[in-house]
Amino acid sequence: MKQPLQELLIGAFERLRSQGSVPPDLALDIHLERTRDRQHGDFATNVALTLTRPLKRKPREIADMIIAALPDSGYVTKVEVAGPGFINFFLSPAAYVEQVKQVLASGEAYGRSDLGAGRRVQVEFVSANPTGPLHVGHGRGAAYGAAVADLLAAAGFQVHREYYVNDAGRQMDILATSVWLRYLEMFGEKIRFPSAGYKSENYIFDIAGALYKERGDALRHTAAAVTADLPPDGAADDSGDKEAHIDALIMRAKQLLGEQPYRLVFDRALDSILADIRADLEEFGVVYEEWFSERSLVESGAVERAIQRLRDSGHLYEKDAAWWFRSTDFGDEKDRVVVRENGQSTYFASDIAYHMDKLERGFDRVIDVWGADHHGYVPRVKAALAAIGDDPGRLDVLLVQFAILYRGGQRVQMSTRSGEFVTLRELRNEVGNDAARFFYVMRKCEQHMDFDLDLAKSQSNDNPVYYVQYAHARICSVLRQMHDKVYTLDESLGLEQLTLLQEAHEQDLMVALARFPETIEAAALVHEPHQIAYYLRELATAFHTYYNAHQFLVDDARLRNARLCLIVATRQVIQNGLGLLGVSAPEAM
RNA sequence: GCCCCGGUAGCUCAGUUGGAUAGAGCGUUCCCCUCCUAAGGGAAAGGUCACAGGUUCAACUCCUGUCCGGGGCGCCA
Repeated sequence: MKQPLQELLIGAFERLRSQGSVPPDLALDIHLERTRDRQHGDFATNVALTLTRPLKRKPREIADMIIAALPDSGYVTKVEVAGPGFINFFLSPAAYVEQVKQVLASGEAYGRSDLGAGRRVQVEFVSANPTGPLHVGHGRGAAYGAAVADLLAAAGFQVHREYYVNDAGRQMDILATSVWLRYLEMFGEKIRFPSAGYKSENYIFDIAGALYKERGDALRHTAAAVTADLPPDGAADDSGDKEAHIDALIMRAKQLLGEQPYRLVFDRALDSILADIRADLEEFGVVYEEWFSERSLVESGAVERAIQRLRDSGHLYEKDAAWWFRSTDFGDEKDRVVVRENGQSTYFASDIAYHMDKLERGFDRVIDVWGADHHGYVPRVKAALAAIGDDPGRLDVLLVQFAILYRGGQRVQMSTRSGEFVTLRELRNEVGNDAARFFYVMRKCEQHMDFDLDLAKSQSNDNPVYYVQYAHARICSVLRQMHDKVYTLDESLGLEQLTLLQEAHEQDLMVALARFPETIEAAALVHEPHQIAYYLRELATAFHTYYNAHQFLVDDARLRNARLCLIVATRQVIQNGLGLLGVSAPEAM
């Protein structure tokens, strides 16, 4: 709807240039916006205001000149100058009628565009370490990332959703070792559990139990062999180093088991947890094109190649037996280690390799959705890309703030350390997938979020999810009533008679429908799914107001079918909008 | 100490990237079902946009400084 108006303005300026009323080299930045107030028409532009200085004329004079030069259009009934020099456009009823027809003709595709022109975008999100179930913080990243990806797809981008699996590294060794120790306990081996291990997590016992069932005593070793000559743990009673202790324990596990059996324990733990995460996300309506393994980067030599590229380009130096990346040359606060004293590459090295790989795969844009606690990590990743000659501007890192749960007006305590965090699955079971998905994206991602569990659960008009879904259900209900009254929907008759819909409520609803495609484009480009949530609430309000003010199933067949066409179009848009957020559109509530 | 995010109605938050009289939901007060689901609608009250400067035709929006809240600053991942 915006596009034709934009073209009219461009046409006007072409005419003004040829007339010599405007210098030929005049730079134009035409901002066309929806008006806040219908008194100001449908769209407004401030070009005249922005041209006061270059043209050295009064804004209202400039506005008059532009209006006089506008080509004719069937979409516009009136154009006027207002306020300090705004140009207001009033669209013709035909323009909105056209939009309703468009909704019904396009169906599920209404709102989609080819703005992205098929450019390839990769969206990496969640990527939680596979060391335990997802918690509510990951849930927000999942809902947000999925919505951003779907929005981009709707805006015509070719989207590749990816989960980066941190299946290499020390944290996973700690996990595997923890499982093995629990497994040994099942044979009655008495081993004091390391304080840095996964001590109180129930799923560790479950995985150990599965291992016991599948492998019997094939992986058994005696407590004495496991604990012999270990450096002391760091618990309160012995002043050892808990990190050194667990590292030694990991070494011991690898030694006693041998490479293959150790790998077996490791993979059993990894597969089990990853399967759980995958199922959790699928139930949440979040699916990926690819699960990308960090280990595959290590094993394929990609990490080594990445380090070599940095070394070749002179950005690495050796200090204290470790290899450092001079990221300060690219704006980072301090230099970062890529190869540790012990010869192991760091997580950061893997991440450099991963991001190199992403760009090599030819994505036009790469989006990472991270928890806000990783913000300090952004400069070093961008630094690495710059160092190897890639364009860090192709990478967008979207930081998602934490969600704080409230129940009964009280903050729900969450502590990862004590293991009493709330899992995503628990949240989904408590409030349902729809409420969880909707609430998670109701806020801008950089906003701290207060997640009110009671509100999310309440089946009342306080709850925005139900409010929107109810509008959809109500329309379905009207159609059921229609059948009961032995009417049928005559769509072609209704579409012919759309001009009968002159009531203010009907006009408002048509405006709301027309705004949907614009809203998707805007939300997609700035990665803000909350705009869709707000839009849907406004659309639902426009419908509920209309519903209360007018009867749809009236005797007059022409008016009845016109109104039914309008609300069927509304139902379609609600369905499309909720779909973008991963929320269902129920036919009855 | 340095860095990131936030501060808008009693509460939770929007504010179309600098535009017209700062908006919505909840809460409060009042009103509307002989009528397609009242899980709805209408009306009222409610504001020094944290504070102070600056930039310009125009600042909640951009710049600088201050105050308050949250988070981050590992050879962890």
